[in-house]
Amino acid sequence: MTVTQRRAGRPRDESVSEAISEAVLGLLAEVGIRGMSVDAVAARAGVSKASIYRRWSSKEDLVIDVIGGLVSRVEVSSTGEIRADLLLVLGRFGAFLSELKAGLIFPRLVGEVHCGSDLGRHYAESVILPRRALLAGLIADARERGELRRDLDVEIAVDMLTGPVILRNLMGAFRAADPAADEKLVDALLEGWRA
Amino acid sequence: MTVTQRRAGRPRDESVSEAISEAVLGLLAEVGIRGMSVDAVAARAGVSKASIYRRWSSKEDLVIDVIGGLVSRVEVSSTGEIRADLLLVLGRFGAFLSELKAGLIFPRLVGEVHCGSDLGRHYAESVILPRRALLAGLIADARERGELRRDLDVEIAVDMLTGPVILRNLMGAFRAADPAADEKLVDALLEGWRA
Amino acid sequence: MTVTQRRAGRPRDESVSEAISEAVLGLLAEVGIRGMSVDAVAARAGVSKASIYRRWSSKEDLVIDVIGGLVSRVEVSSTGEIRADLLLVLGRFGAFLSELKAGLIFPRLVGEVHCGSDLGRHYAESVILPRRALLAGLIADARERGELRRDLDVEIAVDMLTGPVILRNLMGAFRAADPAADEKLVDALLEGWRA
Amino acid sequence: MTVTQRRAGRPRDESVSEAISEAVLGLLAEVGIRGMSVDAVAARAGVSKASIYRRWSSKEDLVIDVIGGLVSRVEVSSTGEIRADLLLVLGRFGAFLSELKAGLIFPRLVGEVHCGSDLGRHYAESVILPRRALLAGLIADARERGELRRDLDVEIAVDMLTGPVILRNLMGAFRAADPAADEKLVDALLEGWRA
DNA sequence: ACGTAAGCGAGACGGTACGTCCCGTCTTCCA
DNA sequence: TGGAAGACGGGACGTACCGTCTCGCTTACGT
Repeated sequence: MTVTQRRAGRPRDESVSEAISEAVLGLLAEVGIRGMSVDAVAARAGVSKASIYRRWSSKEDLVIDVIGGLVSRVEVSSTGEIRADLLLVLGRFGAFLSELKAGLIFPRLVGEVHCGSDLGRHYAESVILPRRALLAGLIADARERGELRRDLDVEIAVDMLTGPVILRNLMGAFRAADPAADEKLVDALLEGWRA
Repeated sequence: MTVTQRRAGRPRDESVSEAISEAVLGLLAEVGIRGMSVDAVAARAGVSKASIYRRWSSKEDLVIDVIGGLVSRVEVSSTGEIRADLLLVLGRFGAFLSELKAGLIFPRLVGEVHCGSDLGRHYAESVILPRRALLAGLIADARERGELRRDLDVEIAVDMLTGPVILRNLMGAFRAADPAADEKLVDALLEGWRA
Repeated sequence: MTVTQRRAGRPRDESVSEAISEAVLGLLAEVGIRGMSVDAVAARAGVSKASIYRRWSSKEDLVIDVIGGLVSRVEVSSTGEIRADLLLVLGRFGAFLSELKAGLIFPRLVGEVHCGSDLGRHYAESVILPRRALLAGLIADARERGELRRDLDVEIAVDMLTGPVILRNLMGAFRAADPAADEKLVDALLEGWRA
Repeated sequence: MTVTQRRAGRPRDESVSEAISEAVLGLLAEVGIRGMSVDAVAARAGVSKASIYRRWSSKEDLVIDVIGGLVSRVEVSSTGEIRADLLLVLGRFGAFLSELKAGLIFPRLVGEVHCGSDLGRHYAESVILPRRALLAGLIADARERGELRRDLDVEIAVDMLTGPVILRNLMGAFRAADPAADEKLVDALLEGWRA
């Protein structure tokens, strides 16, 4: 029973937050992250800089949060057949990475995740690990059902599934797109994973 | 007969160039591209800013060039047996990523590669793609020899090999290390790739 | 029979006004007018900014009013002998300047007085001039009584008395204290003022 | 033999310093110290803010220094007659205080002098004390010559001369000017000081 | 041998953005 | 209605960085 703890004082004006997000997205599209100044955001949003810095501690923080703010919930209902499950998950994951928002934020955060900064840790724990756990659950279930080999290392299996997808996404600018890539990947993997 | 067109005046001091490169690499690893200022590079190298801008036209240019110089030659002599070849390459790749310099710099550059900036493009083309090509060659050769299935998609196979390794490296701070990971990976993959 | 027109609603909390005044005096002495922010006053008084601005229209107004309230009533009963009168007044004046509050605030206000800002004008009129008038009265009376020369310029005489005392106070940090200074001053002056 | 020690690097552009001073004086006259922003100074001087802050650590510092930068040298040649000497010195001192520059800076620094801050100490030592010493010399000489009483306390005598003048200057906005004030003061004082 | 063209360290310069602080007002809830 | 808390727009402050420039000095080369 969580009563929304009302903070004292005048509450944040939600329309201000929205105007800021809107302005950030607009400027990001028009002039890019380098060309976007906080003053410009404030001006475009019709808002004071103080109101921006009251909500985000830095421009970096602002951009990351605004872009990543719309990450869709993840859920899967297993079909009971591992191939279909994996294709569904990879499909969603690919869509997630291709989305403007998530697709832009993830690569920016890789460095943070790697070096284990607070920001990186937060992102890893709230975004990455849950998705990995979900996938791990699907694979473990299939192994339990006897669909996959007993000795399959789930953690490594998750790497084998997501690693290539992420890599393909990161290198997107330098590769020809292959619409069947997910299918090829899953099939090649299952070939080795089947019991 | 002047082969090298000698310019008038005092020649560039090579030790200055080296000090700059060294400073850039150090700072890149310590504070990342965004946190690295040209003044800091100059101070750390014991060099004047003018000497930097005499050699490179901008900070971007400087970083691109220095990173490019970092790339050690990659070569492999196939053993004729694909499993051994792959383990060797992955081992070297892992070592490369674990190396202080490259290992810290790579994650910082992921964002650049993804968004296709000049820097990212350069890094991709001079560092990443050659390594991929090498691996692709090994796999294609093995396929030619009949070790691997005729219908194996080489490009995807490279993703399947390198993606998990990179991912494991990036998530290092949040994962237990598994010394046998490479072997597990290669064996699981070959299970599905063998003819 | 309502003598004092009672306003509707909850009456002002007098303790709030006092807390504000107290906070202003403290901050004024510690950090000066420029270093004193309204937010700091509110925080120190444990009061909301709104409660401050409900009572005073601006920071300037607040300081003026609080300083004005600081002025204790000044009164002297002449002994009928000018030397004793002057020593008494100077003694009180010196004590006033040495008092923590007034002594620290006065030097901070000198600039305001000089440039004739609203604050300075108010301070001059409500604090300085009444004290001068008092002293002038004493001197004029003594002249009337025949103790002092007929042609003594009272205004200048007041300067001659208070100027050195103020100066001595201001330069306090750079001077050795002289406990007999008041006496020496008065005696030297009277030497020239006597009829 | 002081060789002007040439500092390394590009020397400060004197015209920049002058442009800044000029702009400050202009803006000070037009909009006052409160209405003068550092950005406005930079814009008016055609100079970057960095160039201002390279020279002065704050707006306060800038204003004080610019205004006080033109304090004329003090020197006196005794006439051998104390009354003439004192009138001359007081005349110059009054002119000094009435000057735009010094007249505005002194009252602003009184607070600093009083609380003994670095700035105050510096001002006291470089501006105030030398002038006091000069005056003290004149008085001591006259005492030596027998013009003034043996037992005259020089330090207090200096206070008696300068205190009233300073006070009169500070209260200028609230007083009628008296052109003969200096003469009246000196005569009244000498009445008591003469041997 | 000596002048000259260029390299060099130091650091000033204009410009632009950043993130902080303060003022005076406004908005919420509670007493 | 008063009061505490605190958000809001506006605007100044002082800092950091970039890429350019200007000093006085040093180092080679070519005549």
